[in-house]
Amino acid sequence: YTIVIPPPNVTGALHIGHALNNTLQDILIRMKRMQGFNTLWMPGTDHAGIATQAVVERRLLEEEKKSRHDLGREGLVKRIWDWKDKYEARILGQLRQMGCSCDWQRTRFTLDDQCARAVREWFFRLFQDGKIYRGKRLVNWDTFLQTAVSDDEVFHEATKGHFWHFKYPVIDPKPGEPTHVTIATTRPETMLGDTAVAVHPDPASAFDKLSAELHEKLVKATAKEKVEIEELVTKLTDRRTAMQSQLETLRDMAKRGVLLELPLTGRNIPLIADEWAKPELGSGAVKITPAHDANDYEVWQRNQQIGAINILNPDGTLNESVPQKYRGLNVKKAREAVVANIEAAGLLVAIEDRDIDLAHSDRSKTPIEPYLADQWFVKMGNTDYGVQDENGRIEEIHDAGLAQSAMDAVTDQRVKIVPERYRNGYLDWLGEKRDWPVGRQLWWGHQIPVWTKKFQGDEERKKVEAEAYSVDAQAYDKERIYFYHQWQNPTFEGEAYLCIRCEDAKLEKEVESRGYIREADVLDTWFSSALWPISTLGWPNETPELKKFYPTSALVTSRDIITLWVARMVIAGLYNVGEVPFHEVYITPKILDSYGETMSKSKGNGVDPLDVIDKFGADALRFGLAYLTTDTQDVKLTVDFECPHCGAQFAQTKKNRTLPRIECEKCGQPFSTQWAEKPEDKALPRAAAVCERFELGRNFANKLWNAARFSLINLEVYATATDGGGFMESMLLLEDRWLLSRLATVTQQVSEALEHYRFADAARTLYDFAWNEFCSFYVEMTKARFAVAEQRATAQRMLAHALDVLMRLLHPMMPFLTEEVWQLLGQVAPERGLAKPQAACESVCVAAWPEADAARQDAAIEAQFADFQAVLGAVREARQRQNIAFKEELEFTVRCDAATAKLLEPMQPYFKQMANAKAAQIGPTAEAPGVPVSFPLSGRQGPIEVHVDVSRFIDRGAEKKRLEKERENLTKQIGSIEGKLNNQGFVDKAPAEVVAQQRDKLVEFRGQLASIEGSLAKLAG
RNA sequence: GGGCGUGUAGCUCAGUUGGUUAGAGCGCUUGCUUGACAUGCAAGAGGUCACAGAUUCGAGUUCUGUCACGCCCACCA
Repeated sequence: YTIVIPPPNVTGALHIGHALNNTLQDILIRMKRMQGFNTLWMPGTDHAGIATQAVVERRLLEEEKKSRHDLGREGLVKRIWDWKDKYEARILGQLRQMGCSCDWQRTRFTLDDQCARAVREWFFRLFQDGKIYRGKRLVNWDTFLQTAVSDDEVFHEATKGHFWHFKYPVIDPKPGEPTHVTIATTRPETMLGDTAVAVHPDPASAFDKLSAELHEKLVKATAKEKVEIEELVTKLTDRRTAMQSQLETLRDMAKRGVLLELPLTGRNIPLIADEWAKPELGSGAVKITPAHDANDYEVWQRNQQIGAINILNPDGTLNESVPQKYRGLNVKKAREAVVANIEAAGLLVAIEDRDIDLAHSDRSKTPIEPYLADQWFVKMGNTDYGVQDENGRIEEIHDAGLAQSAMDAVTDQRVKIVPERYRNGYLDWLGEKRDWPVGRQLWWGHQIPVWTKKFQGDEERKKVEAEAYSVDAQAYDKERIYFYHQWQNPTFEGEAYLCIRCEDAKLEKEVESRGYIREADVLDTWFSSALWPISTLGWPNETPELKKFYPTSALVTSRDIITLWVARMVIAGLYNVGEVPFHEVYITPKILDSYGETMSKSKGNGVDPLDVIDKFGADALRFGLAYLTTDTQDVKLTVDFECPHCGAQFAQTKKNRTLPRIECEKCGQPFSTQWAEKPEDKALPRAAAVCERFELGRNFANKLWNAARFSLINLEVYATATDGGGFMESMLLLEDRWLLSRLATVTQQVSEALEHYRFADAARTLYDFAWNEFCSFYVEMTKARFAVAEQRATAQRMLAHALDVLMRLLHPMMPFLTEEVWQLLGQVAPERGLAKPQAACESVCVAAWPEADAARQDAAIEAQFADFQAVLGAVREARQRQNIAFKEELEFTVRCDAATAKLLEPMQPYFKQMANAKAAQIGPTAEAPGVPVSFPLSGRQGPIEVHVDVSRFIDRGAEKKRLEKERENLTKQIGSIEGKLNNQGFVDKAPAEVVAQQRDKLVEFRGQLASIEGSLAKLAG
């Protein structure tokens, strides 16, 4: 049974979200280990390329006012390694303190040699396979980090902006034709890179299509929607009347090849016809900037002749392809200048205010500039190609592609996603089969193992190719080094690429001596993460680990990386090893802060698990987390700081939660937080994190500890089979059989819940059983039994057994407490079990997982015990209602059938023990005492009436009030049942047993009502 | 625009396939130094299960619609 840890990023310390994720993994691993599986929990961390470099660079700038260029590649990478060492140690320390039972000696890092070997191998195979290519693509350019970031690393934020309308003069318009074309933009500076203006090729049919769509909608629309749609129809018609002929004129001009003057640049650009121009929007004409807009890029792809002009430098300033006066300006300045100059030229038509959804880089938080750049891609879609066999025949190979392989794995359940609803997102994302841009212009990561050389002309191309094939001294070996090139017709301007499979300094030098230059870019972090399940097991070597532990069993992770990580692991596993990397994926809930925001390292709103452990203990943290892991419900955690000086608690706020030191709101003294870095801050006492949700776990741990302590004290005089106190089935009392029955059920429920990732169910079941049944009843009852010599041995053996099973069941969730109790229990009761005692093993973490003994499950016994609990409850309620102190002994009688009386009779000591009460009479003829407080109960065999003698204490008013309330309640119930039974439909159609149940209930309630009436009459009299 | 999720006690949340009087923890009220535990024990108050309709003998649970909130994806000259 294997789990690979989702390797935490070394960007920073772990927060509660990670604590949840890792606790759940540890629970699974510990249970499986106890079940006898050969378990492996593979630990490690992720270099998190862009995120880590961003963090280190930002600190460098803040603390030393230096940029990465001041340090150079080597210097910066050294700094990042220092950072990594520090945070990796901290992360692993956090995991250890949480009790994570990883195989620590196997700890890996996505940038270590073993992972690097795997990365290079996969890259080489893809390269060889034609799935890696280089292309000019529009990328999301982060001008701060000066790298491309993927769509997934971009977030959109609404900002207030403007919508500028410019007009471009038409060159040589015919009479009657417009002299200007109006366009609109939210990014005016990009006009410097315009290469065309587009209008729709067929406005009439575009309008037709739009109105057809609207009418189709109208048919299905609700009344409310109809009004809206009709409005739209009117608008569209109006617009068509006003615009169509004008747009058609423009279209005709485009077809004729009319040019426009692009203001400020001295360039002329064509007016073209392309469907991207929407006749229903704006002026119907749209400027085309292929190098800086994704849609315009597409237009360019369809209209190659217009070309593309990249106007930006990597740092976000304007480059030499714009007129002199704009060069070197940043986007903001350039925008102001362009708008001012357009206005001066009299070409500014209007400025509108507008909310703009602006793309920002997730890492640097700066606006993204769409930017045309060379990028490496992994092809995700299908490839078809021919392979020549030895006879020279060409065989067509169809390869469905990487994305399809990963989709199939989930569709046919080789990988099960739990909860299932997350399948859709996975399949939809892969279904797009978008190529994966894998290069990052960073210094922290796996450098792309490709060497490139430019060439020009066919002659040079041939030379380069020949040269490549002679690089390897032993002759060109496609298994060590792979070559491909691409060029542009008709100039043969192109690039040759060599990929080297393994790190090989000599070979690399050889390649470089021929004028090849190594790619500076590094690979996207997810490229190495995708290999995690196999690289950690030693792939590409065929290690014993890989054979034994792959495919892994379960992956426990967060929903926001299902696509980025999970899907790509499936791809990499299938591609490289031919098998899925894991059979099940469990998606955890998300931990939100008190504002409902997800915890994240970059926001700094994460709560350090160590601060929780400090206050409540690791077991409390773990149990609390398991307790709230329901069906992937997100969970809000409200967290307070606890002042280490005065103990005052106050809320973590957006302001204070990222500070290294805080002054207490009450006593004013400073304390440190997880963010403390400077020695003077670290020297301060640190605040604990207080959270109500973990109090439950802390209290539970305390309860268990005390129950164990009580048990241990009373087991010290342990009676083993050898000292005469041997276990005999016949010695078991009702409460023993009840406990064994419950224990069997609980064992079964907990095992099943954990098997199906229902962590909260398991935790709740254990909590309720341990607290409300084991402690509140069984342990309590042993007190009376230990006083009786002939019952002691059985009670002790039972108690040791129950504690033993409970500790084993709780161990995955609470490893610390259970281990401690296990050791102590081993001292007083080295042999455990009922009929056949056996020596306990030396640690609970390798003890056998309890098996549910179905033979012990007994509903009748449980019902009988419930009768006892009900009678006890009645006595206790009488005491409370009448406000009688515990030290005052009460007397009561129980009128019930003979069988129940036989059960209750032996319970006398417990009534004394647990309610300080004594049953004067039990049985069918039991009389109510002089001044009774009466409780009609529903027993298993029939009605049970409990009459508590309160003659010494009676508070008539209170009792009357209680009885009246009870009477009202019963009357309501009876009415409701009578209603049901008078309903012929119910009697006819409901299952017979449900009807019978209602009939029984009615009889019983009527009896109880009569009893209440009697008591009320007696009270009045 | 497409998809997913959520709305149950003052708060944070459970509630399996429809079937007794809808539960827990915290908070609140009352009473307890009962010999493992005041991080505890005992008792109690507190709910029109967002709203409307439908299906059904019967709906917190199924279906449709409405409202509110959250997340993901796409688009936005």
